[in-house]
Amino acid sequence: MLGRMGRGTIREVSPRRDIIHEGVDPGAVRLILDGWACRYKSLPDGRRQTLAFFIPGDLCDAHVYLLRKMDHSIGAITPLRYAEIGPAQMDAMTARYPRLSHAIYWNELVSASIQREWILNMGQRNAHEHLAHLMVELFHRLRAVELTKGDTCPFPLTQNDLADATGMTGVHVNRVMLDLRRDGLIELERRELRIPDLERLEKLALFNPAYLHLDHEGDQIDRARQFNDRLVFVNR
Amino acid sequence: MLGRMGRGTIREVSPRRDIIHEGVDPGAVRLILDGWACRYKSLPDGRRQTLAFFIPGDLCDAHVYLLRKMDHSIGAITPLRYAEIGPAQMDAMTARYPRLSHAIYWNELVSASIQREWILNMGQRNAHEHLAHLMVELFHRLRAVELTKGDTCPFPLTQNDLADATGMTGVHVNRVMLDLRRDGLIELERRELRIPDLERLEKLALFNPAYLHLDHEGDQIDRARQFNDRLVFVNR
DNA sequence: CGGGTAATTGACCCGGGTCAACAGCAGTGG
DNA sequence: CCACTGCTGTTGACCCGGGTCAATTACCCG
Repeated sequence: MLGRMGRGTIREVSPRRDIIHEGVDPGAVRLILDGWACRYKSLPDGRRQTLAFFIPGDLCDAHVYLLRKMDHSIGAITPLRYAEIGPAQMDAMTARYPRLSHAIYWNELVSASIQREWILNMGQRNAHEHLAHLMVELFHRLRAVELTKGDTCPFPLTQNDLADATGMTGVHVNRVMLDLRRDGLIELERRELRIPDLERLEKLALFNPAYLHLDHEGDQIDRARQFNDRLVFVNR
Repeated sequence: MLGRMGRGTIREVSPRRDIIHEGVDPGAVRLILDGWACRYKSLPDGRRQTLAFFIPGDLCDAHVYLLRKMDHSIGAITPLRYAEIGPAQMDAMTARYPRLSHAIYWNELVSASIQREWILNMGQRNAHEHLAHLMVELFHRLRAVELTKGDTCPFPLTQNDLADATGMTGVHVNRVMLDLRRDGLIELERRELRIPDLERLEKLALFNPAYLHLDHEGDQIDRARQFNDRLVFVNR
């Protein structure tokens, strides 16, 4: 979706390195070009919770011009390539491509919607449902940016990454993943995930794709244009 | 002009009634004037998760013009009075008060930040920390809109409401609340909460107020308040 | 006083956590 | 080419926070 807005300072970081962390002023929007990253928070005693995964095409922290202090960190999961877009550049780009602001605001809203589904995941879904749901969600998102091949997609997350994201233990993630494999719901090797029967996995996960708002995006954006022109980036 | 905008937009609902629900096009932004509400989602089998609490001054679903289908429901907790602001009206208001858009966007971002903290709550905090954190959060938010009196604030949530919000059982909420009372951390009766030693409760909750973005962004808040004042004025 | 909702309590259970060991493998330096 | 290191995945034994079920007991309000 946002993949074409390329220009900006391109940066690369190695896996498991933070690209920005809690408390600092981020100063720029970041667009993931290649690789996966995550947003996370930690407690003073070391407990750590992943809040979101970023895949290519995702924009992190479009809100940086308003909330000047990061209330969370962002770290690379795989080798990562991303574009850093500073305020001046962003102004220039939104001036030149007015629909860009719509796309950005859209992105922000969808992220919030996904966050809400995650709360539901943690509060109500059990371990099997939760992990199944997470994989289905990522599969859909990857498909939307054409990173799937048939029923397979890249899946660089370790079981520990999954544990951080679900609030479970690495050990328990392991057991649940074994169950899912034994039941033929997923195949996972060499960081590639295959979902032989997506519908079946979705059913187990109680998955309802509405929250991803993948449908008719352009349409919505058009309808909202007038409102949105006023709303987004009026001030910085 | 102002007067005309205001007419017919105030609505009231009884406790435990939905004001909008999942799947419909909300068609308007809603501003809570009086009482508490909550945002929630449920699974087909009836499990239910509260995603956010709304208190007076909160705006629900400022994004409605973009995401046309609600991916969650909103229900009243107490008797509720709110203003419904349709698209035309909103356009008129943002045209007249440009800073309004800023305030709305700010509100949206802070909600998202609170959602992130809730994910951390569910994934990493145990029952005592989680409930303590929730109460501290609400206390701070209520204080920001001047609904506290010293160390007390209104607290209309039942233990079941707390259970829905934390993903715990009503029974367990009860036990934890008893612990907190026994330890002198809270006093709660007649739907009034007293926090005799806020700092102590915050410490237990591992509370860090940064995510509420209440600090030294005074001008943002002022703008938001100005907005609310106007709105209330407009609609009287 | 009656009916309904909210809070409280007890007995028992289970999903998932904890701890600890070990296996597989990739990278790295010698 | 091998030994070493470190990360990831796997497994077993055991434990505990919080869930379940089922009564009661306060309250509230008409």
